[in-house]
Amino acid sequence: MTIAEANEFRALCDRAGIAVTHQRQVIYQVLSGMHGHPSPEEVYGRVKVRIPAISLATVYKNIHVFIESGIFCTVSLHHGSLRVETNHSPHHHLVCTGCRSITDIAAGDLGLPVKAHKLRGGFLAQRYAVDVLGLCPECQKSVS
Amino acid sequence: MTIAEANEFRALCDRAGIAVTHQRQVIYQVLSGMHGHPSPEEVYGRVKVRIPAISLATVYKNIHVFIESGIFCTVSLHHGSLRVETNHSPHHHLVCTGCRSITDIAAGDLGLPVKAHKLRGGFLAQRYAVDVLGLCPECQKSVS
DNA sequence: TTGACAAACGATAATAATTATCGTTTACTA
DNA sequence: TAGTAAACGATAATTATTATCGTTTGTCAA
Repeated sequence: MTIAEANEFRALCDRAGIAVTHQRQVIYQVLSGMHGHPSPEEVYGRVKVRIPAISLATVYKNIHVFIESGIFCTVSLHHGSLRVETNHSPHHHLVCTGCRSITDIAAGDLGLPVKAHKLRGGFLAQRYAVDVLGLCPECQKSVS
Repeated sequence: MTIAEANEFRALCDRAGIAVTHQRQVIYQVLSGMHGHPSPEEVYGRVKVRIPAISLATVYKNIHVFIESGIFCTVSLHHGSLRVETNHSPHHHLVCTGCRSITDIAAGDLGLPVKAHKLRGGFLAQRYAVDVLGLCPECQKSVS
């Protein structure tokens, strides 16, 4: 890593109010160099090459730190466990990033296609699922 | 349950090619009577009132059977484990219901709001995450 | 610099969610 | 109504994640 990169990471940590550690920096660099949607286990595998003694728990902890600091996002903010959709009418979800609650909203006014159709690239789109991420009224109170 | 309801469920199972069992019917009825996004554990709790001897595994198995048959959906079709978003540019996801792969698409042409704003109901919308559910080119081959 | 203190680390136990196994029971078809 | 595959219940196993705890390491003020 260059001096510039190191300084950039230091500034990032300052802003987030977290300490600059070797492990944290390597996890950050590995994440930045990956594309797609890696799992903690995959990140661990790559970090281990550079820091063989690192613990999986450290990788998990730092990924969460990065997410809380807004440095990275998660792909899905839904509940971690299986949930069944009991609302059969077309609708989307308000997902609260504070309390992780999920509320339904009618699909009607979003104007997305309802029929299956092919996208450029050959993907057959069957259904659009929109998550509106934000804060529910309750969580807005606790933030302010 | 009424005779009509029983017949309706029987027809449903016929179409799905699955056997009609007492447990399956009660799980179906309980699911149909719940709103929101219940977890298997919650479904189990309610089913147990009517069939005290039922096993949690049976609830899991039947929820999966219902999902595979298209009788119910899952709230999220993403990987069950934590995934980190490494693509920092605004984009959405093509989620394949066959192989569960997630591919990025640029957000540009979806025309959804980018700025945070309040929705009726008081929810503060900060970001839209759109999943386009469907089949990737590979999985379209295996289906046909 | 250095010394105190909080933050972070590594190892690993614990927990939660889910799936697999397997012997028994039950529904479906001939 | 008998044979067979599917479904069931009990429970072990697995996977993903989090908590605990003793040790080490940054950070910040003196």
